[in-house]
Amino acid sequence: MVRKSVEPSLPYHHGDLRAALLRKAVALIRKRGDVAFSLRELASLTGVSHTAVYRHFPNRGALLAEVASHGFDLLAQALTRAAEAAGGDRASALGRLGQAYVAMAMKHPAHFTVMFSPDLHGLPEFPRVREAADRAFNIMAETVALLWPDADPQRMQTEALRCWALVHGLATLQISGNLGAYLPSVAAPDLATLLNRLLPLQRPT
Amino acid sequence: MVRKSVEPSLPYHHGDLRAALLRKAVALIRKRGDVAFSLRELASLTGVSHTAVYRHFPNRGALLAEVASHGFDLLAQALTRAAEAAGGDRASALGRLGQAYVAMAMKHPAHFTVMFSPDLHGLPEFPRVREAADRAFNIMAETVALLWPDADPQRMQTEALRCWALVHGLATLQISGNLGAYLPSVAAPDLATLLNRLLPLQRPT
DNA sequence: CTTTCTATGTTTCCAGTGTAAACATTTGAA
DNA sequence: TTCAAATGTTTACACTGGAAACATAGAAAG
Repeated sequence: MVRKSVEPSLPYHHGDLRAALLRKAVALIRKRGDVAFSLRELASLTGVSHTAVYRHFPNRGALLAEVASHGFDLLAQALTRAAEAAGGDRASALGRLGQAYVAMAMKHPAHFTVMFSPDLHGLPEFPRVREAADRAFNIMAETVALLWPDADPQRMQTEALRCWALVHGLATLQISGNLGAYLPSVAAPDLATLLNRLLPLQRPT
Repeated sequence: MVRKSVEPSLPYHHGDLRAALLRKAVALIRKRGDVAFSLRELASLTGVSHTAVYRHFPNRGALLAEVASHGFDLLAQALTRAAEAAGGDRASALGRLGQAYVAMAMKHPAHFTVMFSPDLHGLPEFPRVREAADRAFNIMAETVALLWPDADPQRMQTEALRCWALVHGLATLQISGNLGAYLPSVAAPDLATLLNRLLPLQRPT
């Protein structure tokens, strides 16, 4: 009486390996804190032979690139939502963008880590990553430009960059653990509170 | 006629391998842009068997930790000099600190890369790194505190952190290549000029 | 000057990694 | 039903970081 056992008895073709690998990879990065997991470990955890990965990604870098691209898409979404939420309210717009940025970094630390991992960037091999990154960053610049349409372009760019750099620095320091080491003297307020103190910056007139 | 040949004929004990390894490592990181060099490659380039490295560093991480510590020392020096140069001039102090920070990142990109490499941080295995980092970061905080001795501590810390995050974000974005990708529209002013536009930030009263 | 000890460097070895190539199986279309 | 494409597996290889045992140079002690 051979029947479908209670355990799905290890499907022959796994269903959706590609997505499963990406999920597991993100989970691994999140747990480890860095990007140094092995493909074999990933494959094993996913219950699959280690070279199976190559049916879905040409190499290790491509898998990471996929995570990074997805991360930038998440960032773009978050920034877009923040900009929309701000409506035309200039006073709060930069603050909302900044909070969205840092919130994304904290909600998806694995993605964020990969997004700015030096292993990946500058490589022309994965143009999709750079494109996704450009899309995300442009949202910040465009939002600033939309909010103060009559400020001159250079001033505009300066303000957008100031916001981006501050917020990126915060997120980076937080993720690398340096922020926590610096802040315990004040009982480490959460990042959102911190941002309320740090943002808004000087705003265009 | 066996004499000292023109080529130093490969000295038996190399003189100062430890320093040579560190130098080569920094050079490699600088050339590659990331930290992904192999010990064997490093050893080979230094003209030595690969396990010779282990006479001077217990493992690969320790070598990187050494580079990182040195980098933080360089940063501390640069910040100290900047603070001294500012004298008591509050208006320019933050700007000078910020410029020193970014200048250090650009003058020693390899060190900076390792200093904030996720491979290293958070690891308690190398307390020397964290100590050197704390020393460097405290200089920024102390300078701010010295310049405005009567501002309240939280405000003080906020300002120092604002400065640090902005400047660290800039340096990080620059090194990861994202700043260059974002700025070409304005013909990429050098970082010093950029900083003059971005700093000083809001200052304590 | 000899002996000996220690620091430094080499050889050899091992488990683990990313990836290529050949082979197997499942599935969907003809 | 047949067959080709998609998806997984096995096997193999060059390379990695590191342990262990061995070799040698130079300093210290006799």
